[in-house]
Amino acid sequence: MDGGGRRSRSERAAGSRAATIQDVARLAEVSTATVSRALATPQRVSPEARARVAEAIAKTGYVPNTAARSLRSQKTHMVLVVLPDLANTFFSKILRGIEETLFEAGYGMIISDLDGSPEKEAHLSAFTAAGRVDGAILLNGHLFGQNRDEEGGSAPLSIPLVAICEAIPDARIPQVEIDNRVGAAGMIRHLASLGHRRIGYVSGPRGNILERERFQGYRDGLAAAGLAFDPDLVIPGDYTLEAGVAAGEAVVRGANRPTALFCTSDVMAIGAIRTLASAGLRVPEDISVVGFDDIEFAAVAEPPLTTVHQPRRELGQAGATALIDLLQGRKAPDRIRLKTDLVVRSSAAAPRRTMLKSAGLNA
Amino acid sequence: MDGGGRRSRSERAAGSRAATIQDVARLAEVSTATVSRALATPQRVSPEARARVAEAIAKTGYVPNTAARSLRSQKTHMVLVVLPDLANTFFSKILRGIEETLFEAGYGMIISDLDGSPEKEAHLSAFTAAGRVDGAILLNGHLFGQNRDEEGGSAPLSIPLVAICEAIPDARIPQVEIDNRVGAAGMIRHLASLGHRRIGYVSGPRGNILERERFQGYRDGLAAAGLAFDPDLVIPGDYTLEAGVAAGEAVVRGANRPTALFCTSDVMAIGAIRTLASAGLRVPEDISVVGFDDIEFAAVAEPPLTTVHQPRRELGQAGATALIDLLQGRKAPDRIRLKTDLVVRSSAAAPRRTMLKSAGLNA
DNA sequence: CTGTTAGCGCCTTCAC
DNA sequence: GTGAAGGCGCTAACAG
Repeated sequence: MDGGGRRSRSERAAGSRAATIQDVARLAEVSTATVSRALATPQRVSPEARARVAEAIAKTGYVPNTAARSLRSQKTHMVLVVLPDLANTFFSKILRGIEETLFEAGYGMIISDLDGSPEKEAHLSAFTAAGRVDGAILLNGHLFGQNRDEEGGSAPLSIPLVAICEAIPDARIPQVEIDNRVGAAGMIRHLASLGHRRIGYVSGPRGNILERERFQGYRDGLAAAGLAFDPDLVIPGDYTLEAGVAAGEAVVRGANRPTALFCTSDVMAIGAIRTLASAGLRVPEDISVVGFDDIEFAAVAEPPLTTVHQPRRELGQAGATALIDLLQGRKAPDRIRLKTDLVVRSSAAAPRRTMLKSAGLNA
Repeated sequence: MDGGGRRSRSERAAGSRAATIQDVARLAEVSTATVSRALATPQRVSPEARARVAEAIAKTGYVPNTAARSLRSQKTHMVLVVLPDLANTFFSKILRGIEETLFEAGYGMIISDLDGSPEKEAHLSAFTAAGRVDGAILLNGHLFGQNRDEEGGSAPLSIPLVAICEAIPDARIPQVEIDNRVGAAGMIRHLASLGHRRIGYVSGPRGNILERERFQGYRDGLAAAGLAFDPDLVIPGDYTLEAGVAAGEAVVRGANRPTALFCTSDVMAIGAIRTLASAGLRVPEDISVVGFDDIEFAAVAEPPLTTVHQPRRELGQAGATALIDLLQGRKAPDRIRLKTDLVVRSSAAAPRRTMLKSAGLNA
């Protein structure tokens, strides 16, 4: 043991094995406790010792081992991000906002794509229970792992959680979302100010919380513009391209055509525009079509889409910040509502005289 | 110590503290080693013991602690994924492929968005050195952390690595990429078979490896179709929308207009189409425009884009599989080249007579 | 087949 | 201000 002492001191620094706190301690000729303190609370270590430790660390390339540290401190400095579909481009920017905020605070991000698989969801509970993460950010609109209710009523997975995007109504955790209602209302007012009086609404999935809020906003906007709500102007949708195509067909076929169509997602707007175009209706000359979300492609669609911008990156940042607050023992706000922005591009314009007239006659 | 034995047995199962292997062992009346074995190598444990352990685990809700396990086994079952821009939708599907493959093999995925920050890159070296991950998948086109070269020449971060997408020429690690050259050549042959004889090429950034391969493919395709290479038909680009817009302008202004334009990215194709359209040139009636990548939006662009499909999900899967092979001591192939697919939609059509004629006259 | 023993690398009392 | 010692939870030797 003592015979190997001299050898190991130099070998370990240069060897392939990662340097440990022991290597540093030996090199600096202090105890491991001092090395540890030099790192965590430098002010409690004498300047000379501190310098020697610093030198030894530089020489060995020492980096504290995370597993050992976690085991001791019961903290992982890791955050789990749960989302329904990693391939959905809508989430990418949010993820980026989360990642950069987490990174700055010294946390790493573990991503899990739920992919609609309950098996995977079950696995996640185990994952968090195994102490792999300190907290989680949920983008999937519901909690997970609250189905473990064996005897003794073991605690229902009590790491800090934050929800982003889709609010989770009954959950008592911080939630970050956009103000869907105000955003939708703003768009309707914009359309009304352009002169539109018959504004169609293509909905999201029935019962969806986003849909409910946006629909409220639609009605708010109508009311604010002094326009009556007409149920015939509501076309059911579900945020998909296909729903947009179908909505376009409904408009083409329908009597009493609206002069503007508010699609509650950009992809529906794009689908609708394509259908309308193939039926010979030009956008926005013959009919205005607007969307919601401001996805990447909205700007380069043909025509460029007038839409409601969601601050996705900020959504991610706000969610991560809230979680970090929780993780570090601070209080996080219950609910953060981010403002949307109306983005005026060229898919909406003032209705033409004839359109107004015919609408007026028909109505 | 012994006095607390009885109490703790029941308390721990229901208490707020997570159950440990000790709790399970006590409950099952076996040693912790047996519990450990029952989990890792069930066949080496007697059926009765196994059953008792299983019961105890169910009762306590025991999940092995990851930090302790890592510390002991020197494995984290975590993989780091490094990418240049998380917000770029091109990567989302690749990530998904990676994630699902990793998940099935019992690995977690930690994502780091490099974001062009060298500071962050440096941090990543520390990250891997800290033993937080067993391996890494690089999507950013170069290695990182090989700048640590202090005295003694400490080993240059030797966890298993795999590169996806952009090959890293000098690195001796498994690489997964698509066959850019063959893909580009196939597109040119398609255009030629439609009757095009003047095919423009909008390039990627000078020096980029993808660009070099696609350009080779362009020339291969030309040669295969018996068409001469004309440097005047090459327009510099960099894969961005703006470059596409500029390319469109160049085409509009230029004499000797090509009848088809091969843009080496879909977003450039979309930018070009928009410019062409505002100049009154219809696609594909007046000029064909095709892309490369088959991004989400290619299918719903106006007109729907004929392009070269990259199997992004498979790219991710193949990369993850290669890394897992490495991690588990198997050999991984040095280089995997995935095939692309020609996706024929409607942005390319046969050139009109007049176009051919004028081209012929001008040439 | 099973239990005992000894750490993995770190942090944190507790003494000095 | 510093060192010695114990233990976080687990697994891998080694005995039986």
